[in-house]
Amino acid sequence: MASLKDIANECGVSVATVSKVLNGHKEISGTTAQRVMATAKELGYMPNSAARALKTNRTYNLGVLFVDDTKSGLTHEYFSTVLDSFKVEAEKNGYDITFINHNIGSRNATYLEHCRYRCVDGVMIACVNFFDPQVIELVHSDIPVVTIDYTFDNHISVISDNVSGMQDLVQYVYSMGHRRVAFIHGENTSVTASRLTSYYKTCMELGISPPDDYVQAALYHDTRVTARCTKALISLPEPPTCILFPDDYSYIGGANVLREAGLRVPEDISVAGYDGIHILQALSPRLTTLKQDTDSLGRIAAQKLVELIEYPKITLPGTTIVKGSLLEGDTIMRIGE
Amino acid sequence: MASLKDIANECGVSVATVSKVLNGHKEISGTTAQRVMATAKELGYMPNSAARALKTNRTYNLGVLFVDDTKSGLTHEYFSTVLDSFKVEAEKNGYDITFINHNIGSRNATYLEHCRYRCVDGVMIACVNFFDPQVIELVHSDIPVVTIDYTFDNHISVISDNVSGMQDLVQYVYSMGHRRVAFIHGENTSVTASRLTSYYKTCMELGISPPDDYVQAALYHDTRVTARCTKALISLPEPPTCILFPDDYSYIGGANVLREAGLRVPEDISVAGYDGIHILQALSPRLTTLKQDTDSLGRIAAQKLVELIEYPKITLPGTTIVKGSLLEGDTIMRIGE
DNA sequence: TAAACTTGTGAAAACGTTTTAGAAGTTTTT
DNA sequence: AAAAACTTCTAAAACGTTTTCACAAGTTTA
Repeated sequence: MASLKDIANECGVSVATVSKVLNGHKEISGTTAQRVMATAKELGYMPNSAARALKTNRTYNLGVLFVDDTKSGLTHEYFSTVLDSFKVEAEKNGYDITFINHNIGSRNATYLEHCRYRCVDGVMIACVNFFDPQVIELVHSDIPVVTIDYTFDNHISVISDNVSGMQDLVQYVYSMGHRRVAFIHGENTSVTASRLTSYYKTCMELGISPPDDYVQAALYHDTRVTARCTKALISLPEPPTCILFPDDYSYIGGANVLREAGLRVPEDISVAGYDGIHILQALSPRLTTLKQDTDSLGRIAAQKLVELIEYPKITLPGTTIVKGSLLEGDTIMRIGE
Repeated sequence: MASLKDIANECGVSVATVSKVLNGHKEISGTTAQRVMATAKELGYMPNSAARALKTNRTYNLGVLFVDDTKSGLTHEYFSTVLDSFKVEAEKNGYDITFINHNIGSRNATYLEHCRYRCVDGVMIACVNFFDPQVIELVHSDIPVVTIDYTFDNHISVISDNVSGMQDLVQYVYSMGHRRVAFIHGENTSVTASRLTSYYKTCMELGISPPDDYVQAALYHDTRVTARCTKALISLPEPPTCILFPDDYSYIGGANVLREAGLRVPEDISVAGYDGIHILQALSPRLTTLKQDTDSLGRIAAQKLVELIEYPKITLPGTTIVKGSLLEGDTIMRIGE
């Protein structure tokens, strides 16, 4: 690989001159600059990112921290689409991305250590256990961090608007005439808390008060538990006319139960999901759901992180809330008087 | 960040000594080694990968090249699961992964240039257009490369066994009594070629010869075109009793058509997919499909790449063929005399 | 007792950059 | 004509490692 020195020799100038030309410093004469650029091209010069990083302490590498035990977020459509748009935006800004884990060579390392080892300029954190001490340590280090779907005080985060999302969903099913609206929710996270609170609040505002057994605790992305909850709901003396599922995927578990029970969707029972994943919009009847704007989530996270890295002094901590949008499918039946 | 020099000063030894201790060279006395290790830990020493890379020309970074226009392979379940297992295995071996694209800073670069810039030790290539000149350039460079689902002569590749996969599928539906087996295939790639050839060959061996209009050209992952093909098939004077779809996802397009036509699966018509993606195993009726072993594909690709990097002299080019497995779901009806 | 190893250590060079301070030459100002 | 200011360039240091070679001291062999 051709280096600055090779170009310098070839052109009969110093390494410093070549460096300056290639970095666009204005103090080198036009003729020299021309000559240097030409030889650089001729020699197929590529800067060496390691050398540059060593000198400047900037790698133009962003760390991405996803869960890394068992199955990673990669296999989860919501997160993989967020990651995808994060990647696109990061690359547009000249940054590459590297996954953070806890291996350095054969040795075990904390996330923070791994970030330091790789000298990442910043880290995006999503889809992890935000109470993990290693995550907390990383967040409170001097490395620029942006989190998705969780906010650390005095830091930058991007979160999907679960409050308005749930509100839209409940208001919509209400407007379709539903008064007995059940909610199967996911595991105990801040996301779930937002949705659950919003569900209760919106119901109250609309003057309906769901009985306790209309609210069932399940897990995200788990068809089995959701199936069980669905069964419980339809066996109630006064079953709901509409069920809101933890997410689109787990709805599949419920759908099977409904079919087995001889209940048609939406004629006999209405349902809605959450996420807006692709395949359920292809499947008929098209699932009514709240599509999270994964595209914006990833893109904004990347923008914020780059901003924080490049203008640390003038970047304020804060949370960007990204609204989702209601996808009106065919699974909510209009009912009522 | 503490450096070797800090440790050296603290211990009153030279930088060289510290380096040797930390790299486990045997020539340093036990007592010194102990002391150095203790101070290293105390100071929270982390090696600097950039400095190390600069000196050794090894980054312990693997490039991953996925399609990077519009939507990346990240959002495609088959590839994202392959990537996931690749990542896990790479990390187990002490390598991190970095996505290859064609940006270097704000400048446009070829894939090869990007790899050189980042000094990756090797590259895994999957889910790209293998006829892209930039991909070919990269493959034929001096950078170690492993490809997935495509073989370059005299290089290392890992491919899913589409021949035996298709054979298993056809033999299975035959054994269930089907003689009129249609095949909707994906776009023109080497994967499709294998499956198509295997379909014809297996049919012939079983003594059935599908008429031309039983073979329909569609696209992978596209429900619309698949829907059209499905419609065509069921409108034939003598429609098939079983349809093999390009992949599980595109089957959804067909499923909708079948339902609208009043055909029940599997009572009125049998179907099978390809891939074994998660959600279709949750949905009832469970789709009969050929599950590709994405776990092995990614893992073996990582192993081979690491081997090629670490033992270039004794690593032979060649192709590893990874068999899939038939997932017997509920969408193939037993028929016949 | 000298010669030949061993063992533990360090000095120094090298990897490819960026950057600072300043030299040399040229132009402008006084 | 001298001083000041600008332009163009370079030498050298630095970033944090790894590695080669040499040296000293101790140990064995002849």
